[in-house]
Amino acid sequence: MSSTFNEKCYSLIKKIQKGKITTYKCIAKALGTKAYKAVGNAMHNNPLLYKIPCHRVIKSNGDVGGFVLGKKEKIKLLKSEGIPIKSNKIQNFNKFLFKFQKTSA
DNA sequence: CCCTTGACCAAAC
DNA sequence: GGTTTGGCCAAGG
Repeated sequence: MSSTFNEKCYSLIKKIQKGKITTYKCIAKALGTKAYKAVGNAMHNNPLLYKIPCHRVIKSNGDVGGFVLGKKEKIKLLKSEGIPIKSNKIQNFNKFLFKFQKTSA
């Protein structure tokens, strides 16, 4: 069970479809909190880098954010999925934002 | 249990 | 439009 806040973040991120992205803020909001920074921390603690598409998580201002393997690698992955990026910034990222399913209306 | 850290955010300059 | 400041929350030492 989600013992820690991090587990919740991973569960949500794992639901992100290919070609879609989200922001740290969106995740925090989906969890009903404002721990944007805590979400980022969870990513850094991400024990399943190859199972959790954390590279699909970006900042709210459109910046690619950070990545354990480096921003370059993150950008490459996103571009590989069809996300247009320029100068480390997502182009029209708002258009690719993934909507999380709410357990209840 | 107190203090520091962090893949952040929004506003101010 | 890029840089700096303060604020927010959770996890780790």
